[in-house]
Amino acid sequence: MSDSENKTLPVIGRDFPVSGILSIEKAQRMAEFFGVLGDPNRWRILSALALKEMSVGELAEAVEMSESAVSHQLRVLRTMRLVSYRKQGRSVFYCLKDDHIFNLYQEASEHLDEPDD
Amino acid sequence: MSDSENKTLPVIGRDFPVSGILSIEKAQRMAEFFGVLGDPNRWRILSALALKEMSVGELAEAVEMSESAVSHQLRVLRTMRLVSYRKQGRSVFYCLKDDHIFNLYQEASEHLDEPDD
DNA sequence: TAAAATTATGAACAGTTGTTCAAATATGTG
DNA sequence: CACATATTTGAACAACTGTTCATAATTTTA
Repeated sequence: MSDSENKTLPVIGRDFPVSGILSIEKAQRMAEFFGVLGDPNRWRILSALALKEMSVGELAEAVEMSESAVSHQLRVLRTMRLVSYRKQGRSVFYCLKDDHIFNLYQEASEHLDEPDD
Repeated sequence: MSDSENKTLPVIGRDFPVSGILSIEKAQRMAEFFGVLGDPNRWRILSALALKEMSVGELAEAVEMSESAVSHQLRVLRTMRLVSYRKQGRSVFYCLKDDHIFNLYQEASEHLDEPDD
C-alpha cells in the first residue's frame, strides 16, 4: 500500500474521533465552550482584546455596547477562561488568556472560506 | 531588546487579530458557525459520523435521538457544510465533509484541559 | 397501485440567551 | 465623610433554539 493511499482517520484527541460517540457529558462540555463563541458581540470583544489590553469602559466604547452588556459578556468569557483580568484603581483591565482563540478563528475561517462542492 | 521580551501578537488570519475589531458582519458569520457547534447533540452526531458514514436512522439509534430531531440537526450541519450526504434507495447516508471539525475539537480540548492559573 | 419504509418539513411549545434598566458594590478624590 | 467614577449584579423581557408531533414527500416492495 502506498503512503498516499493510507486513509486512516486522524488520531488527535483522547476520545474524538477514536473511541466512539462522545458521552453526553463530554458533548455538553464541548457545546458549552463553543456556545460561548456563538455570539457576535463576544467575537467583537475578543477581537478588540486581541489588539490590546482594555478596561471595561474602553471595551464598551470600542465595540459600541453598553458597559453593562460588556460586563455581562466578560463574565461569560471569564467562565470559559478565554480572558483574564487585573484590577488597577477603579478600573478592571481585561486581556486574552491564551492563543487558542486565534487558532479557533483561523480554523473556522479556513472552513468558511472553502469553496462549495 | 531580548528575544524573550518580544511580545508581538501572532499574525494568523486576514483580519483577526490584525486589522482591528471584527466587523459586525464577520463577527456574525463567526458566531453563526460556532453556534452550530454549541449544541451537545450536534457534537454527538458529528462524533458518530467520525466513526463511519451513517444513514439518518442509524444515526438516530446511535445517538439516541428521534429521527426527526436528527434530520432537523443534519440540516443545520449541512447548512454550515460540516456534513455531506449521498442518497441510496430510501436511505440518505451522511458523513463528515472535511477535517476541520477534528482540529476544532482538538483545539477546544486543549483549552478545556489547561490547568487553572 | 397500495402499503411500508425512510427522510424531510412546518407549526407549536418549552427552555435558553442577551440585552436593558435599576440598583449595588468598590475604589479614588476633595 | 460625601461624591464621583468604574464595574458588577439581578430581574425582567423579547428574541432565539431545539424538540416533539403530525404530516408530506420519496422510494422500494408486494
